[in-house]
Amino acid sequence: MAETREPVRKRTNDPEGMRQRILDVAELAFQERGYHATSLGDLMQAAGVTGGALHHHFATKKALGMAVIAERVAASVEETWLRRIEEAPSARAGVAQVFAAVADELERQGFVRGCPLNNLAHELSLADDDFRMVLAGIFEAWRAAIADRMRLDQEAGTEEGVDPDRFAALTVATYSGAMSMAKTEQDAAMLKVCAEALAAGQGKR
Amino acid sequence: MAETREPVRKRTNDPEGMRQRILDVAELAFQERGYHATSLGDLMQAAGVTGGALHHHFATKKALGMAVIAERVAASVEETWLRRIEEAPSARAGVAQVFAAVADELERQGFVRGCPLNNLAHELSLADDDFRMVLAGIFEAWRAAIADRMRLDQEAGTEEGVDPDRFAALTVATYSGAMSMAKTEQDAAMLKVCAEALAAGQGKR
DNA sequence: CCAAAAACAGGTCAATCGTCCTGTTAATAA
DNA sequence: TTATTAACAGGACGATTGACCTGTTTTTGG
Repeated sequence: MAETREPVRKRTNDPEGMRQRILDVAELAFQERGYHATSLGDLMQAAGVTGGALHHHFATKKALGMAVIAERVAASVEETWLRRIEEAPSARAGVAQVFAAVADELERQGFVRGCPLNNLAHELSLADDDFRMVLAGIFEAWRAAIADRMRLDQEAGTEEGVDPDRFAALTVATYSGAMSMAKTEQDAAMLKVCAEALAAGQGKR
Repeated sequence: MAETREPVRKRTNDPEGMRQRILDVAELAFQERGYHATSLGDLMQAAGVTGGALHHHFATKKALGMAVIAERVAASVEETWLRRIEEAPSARAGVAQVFAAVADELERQGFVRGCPLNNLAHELSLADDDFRMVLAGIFEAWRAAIADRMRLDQEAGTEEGVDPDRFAALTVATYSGAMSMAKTEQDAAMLKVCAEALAAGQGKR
């Protein structure tokens, strides 16, 4: 019998899969612990990757942070907000639905991680101008999607006398602030209260 | 002529002044660079104090962080919000005035540092439960002050049909979120837009 | 099949971090 | 004055950080 001739695969190259696994753990860690509080060693251990692999895909920690923002945070806002707003029967209904859906999800999880965009925006927008500009772009796209949806409603004859941009700004601000309180208080209640107040206008019943 | 007999003061003890100087630089650094991104060495250099003095007044970095939150962040919210809301002719007028005053100040400075409370809340409330609870208490006091002022208005006969707690939550959320965008965009515009939207209700003109 | 490049392993490195320690000086109470 | 304590100086310490480097293996283009 001849000696085993199998090429004995010690490793399987999967660059895209490896990259995504790194982004997975980086996204979670940056959100839960913060960018500066997370070390590359933490990520290597959590993802089960070596320093060589990490450095191969992301030369610096900043490059990894930029990738998390551009690919994951932006996608998260798109999934949670942009898509649902587009598909909603109206801008106002879409906004109410997102607030309710997020609040429900948080209560099921029993843990409030906060808004992915705001979490990183607060920590990084003053630390680095590259971070700041990418984050600002996501905020802008978020508002634009809501304002565009409101303009559609207006073309259909409803919502007269409403400034779409103003409505969008108030919506994003209210959500961001409500989530900030929900995170600090570890309770989704503020999200619900603010959704009601926003729908009623000026806190009236 | 006898040799100089002055006690040659090499140092002047001023424990409270030293403590406040440390808090001064820590407050600024934690706001502009963040808690984790600021090293104690940074603070020692900026304040011109030695490690011994720093450690004497604040045994750990966390103790310093807690002091900044309890003494400086809380005071900042009190000064910017609680006092002005109490003195305002009405809750609604007070809210509008604070928004305008802050926006004006930011434009004069040409730089948006963000909301002191939200800045630290985002970075620290998931990192440490002690931090989180103190921060949550400040949010609560902030909302309570606005709600209390609104109740006063109602006792005077105005603002019927408004839920004070709901109004307070919406106000704090809107301000927090608007400031978050203003910080990320380094532009006070969102603060003004959101103030208008809040005053108009639901973004209507 | 073979060369070249990409993908990954595993470790080194200087720099920096927060903590804590031992002295020295200033304030205070007796 | 003297004794005691608080206030500060200045540095040591191990642990950790992000960057990077040299090999080895896998994949790919010709």
